[in-house]
Amino acid sequence: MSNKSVTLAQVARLAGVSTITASKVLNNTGRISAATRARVIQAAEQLGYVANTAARSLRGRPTQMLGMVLPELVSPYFAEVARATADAASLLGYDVALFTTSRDAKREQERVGALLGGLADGLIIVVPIGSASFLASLEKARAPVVLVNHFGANTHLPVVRADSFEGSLAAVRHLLELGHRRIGFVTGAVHSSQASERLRAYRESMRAAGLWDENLVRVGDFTQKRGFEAGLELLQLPDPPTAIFAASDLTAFGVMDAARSLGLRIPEDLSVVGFDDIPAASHSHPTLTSVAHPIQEMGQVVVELFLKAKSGENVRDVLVEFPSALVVRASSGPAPRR
Amino acid sequence: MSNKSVTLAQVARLAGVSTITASKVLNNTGRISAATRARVIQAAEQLGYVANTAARSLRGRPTQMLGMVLPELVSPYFAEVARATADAASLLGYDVALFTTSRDAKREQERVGALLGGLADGLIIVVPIGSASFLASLEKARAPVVLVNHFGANTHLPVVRADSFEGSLAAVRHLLELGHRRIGFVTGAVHSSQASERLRAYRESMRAAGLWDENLVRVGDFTQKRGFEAGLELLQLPDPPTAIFAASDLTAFGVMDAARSLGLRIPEDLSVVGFDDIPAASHSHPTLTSVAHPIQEMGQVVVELFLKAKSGENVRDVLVEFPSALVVRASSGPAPRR
DNA sequence: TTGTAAGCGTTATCAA
DNA sequence: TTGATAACGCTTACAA
Repeated sequence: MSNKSVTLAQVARLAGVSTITASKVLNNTGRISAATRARVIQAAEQLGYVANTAARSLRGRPTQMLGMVLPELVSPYFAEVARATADAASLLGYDVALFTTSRDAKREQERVGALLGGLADGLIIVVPIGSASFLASLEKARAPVVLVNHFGANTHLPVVRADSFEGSLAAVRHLLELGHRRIGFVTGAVHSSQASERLRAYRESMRAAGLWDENLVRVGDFTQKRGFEAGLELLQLPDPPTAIFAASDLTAFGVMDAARSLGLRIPEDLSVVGFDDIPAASHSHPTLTSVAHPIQEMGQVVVELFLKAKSGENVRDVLVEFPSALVVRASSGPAPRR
Repeated sequence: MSNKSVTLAQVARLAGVSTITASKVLNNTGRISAATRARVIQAAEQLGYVANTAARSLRGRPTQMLGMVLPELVSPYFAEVARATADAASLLGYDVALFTTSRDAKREQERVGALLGGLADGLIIVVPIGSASFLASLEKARAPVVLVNHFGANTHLPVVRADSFEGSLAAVRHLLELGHRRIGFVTGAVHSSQASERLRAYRESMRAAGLWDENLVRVGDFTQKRGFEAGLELLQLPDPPTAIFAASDLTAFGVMDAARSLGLRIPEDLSVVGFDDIPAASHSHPTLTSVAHPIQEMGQVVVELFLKAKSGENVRDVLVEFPSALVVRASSGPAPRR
């Protein structure tokens, strides 16, 4: 294990040619006679030659690798974002290297630095948490940087993000139209701007309808566990909600668990709406009404923006905002009669 | 965007010192006067200097990066494996770069090649699908390679894996002890060796108990969707099972959904046992009895093995096999009386 | 069709 | 305490 690696020079020597010739063969550049080509390829295979990416990169050659930095991968939402982007990149011949930061700004910065330091041709930061000045410093980075779901500090970097506000409005409207008057809400993590948008939409809708009641709001953290706890709290109120909107699907699942543990049927006794439309939302029982981000499309646009930037196109201040859309499934139904 | 990157030479020039001196300052090597040190650091910050990882790597310096190649990240099991390994690596100052292969052998090989080509100090392949000869070629790679959950072709590479057989035996035994006689099974994906082990344990247990019935086995694919379908099929048999063992937790959730859609209570009418013990297993309602792999420990051992190999220790043919253990929760209970 | 020379950005070795 | 030299593995000119 851990031997020295085979170099191009060794391959060339074995094939009886110069390094350059070997390089040309292996990269399909320049004119090479069939005989030498065959000899070089044979030598490379025999030695198990693998080009040194670091050397290539140093020489200015693209690595065909995109770096992607995201908070974590255990949330289905981020896992899906990673997959969608990797799929889109793959179609264009790029690999995506994933790094998680555990929502640690210092780690984010380190990883970004490493990636920008010659490893990747481009960088995608999902829910960046770095300071405005840090983001500003990335504007003159060696490789293009694209931000995903960035809502914080001003930046000139291109941003691809999905709305949380309109979709949340639609979710509450949906419940109102079903006749619900007591509608609970379980928030996302407090530091998240997306969570704030979802709460804001809920609050504004409820106020506009004259139904606002602070008691119906519980603080969550996007997890199923907290959803269960918050659900229990809400459902055990003297005047419990007939519908609950949760800031994430996992949270909604927790709420559904809580309802069932109290013997409530969904949607007959309680309507539940989630957010994210993760794959599990369409497989749960009952299937979950949820607000969806167009993650596939976002991934494609992210990769397209990277390509544009790479080819010199001006992407400064570009903001692509996707709508969120309510997907009505079986977990929401008419409000029960009193 | 996409400017030239700031080089060490530029930092040095601004600070009025040689590149070497600047390098020493930034790497904390050699003796440097406080004054120069301050000047260099100041210059580096002003310019937003980031060391070029490719150049460093080329010079023989470790990149402090481990490459990890895995089939996908959407399954909670793999997401957890990635997290556990990244956590363990992080403690030792390594970053983990994640690459997904979509179970495509060619992509696996490409990514492995790129990683080994100077980008990573080590390589971790989860559920490798490459041929025996491909794996053999990795034995003399530049950087240490560790295999995770490899059950296929013989190899001399170090392997860390978790048992599926004993844990599955325990799961079936648990159900038998609860008085169940009709115990259904939903398999994992057909190509998976882990899935085969789980099925084998089920079959052997049931045969030994004289309870084997081919009709009680349904083919699954580790997903919740297929679990739901298979669950419906089993529960609508003329003589339906009173317990179902599923080859994954997601599948088990699907089975639970199916049971509920038929008005069955869990565990009163149907006991359900899963496999993987993903985080959701302890948050579902009812909580899910499941067979657990010690993923955290596995991640630690993987990183330790890498370190050993890197430091020249012989890890040829090392095989660390972890036991699987049944975690009894609320989804399994006594068999209902006829 | 093939090879020579040069350099990408960094750091280890040695000398000043 | 500081700096000159060389080298890592590769590829883009250019020349033979």
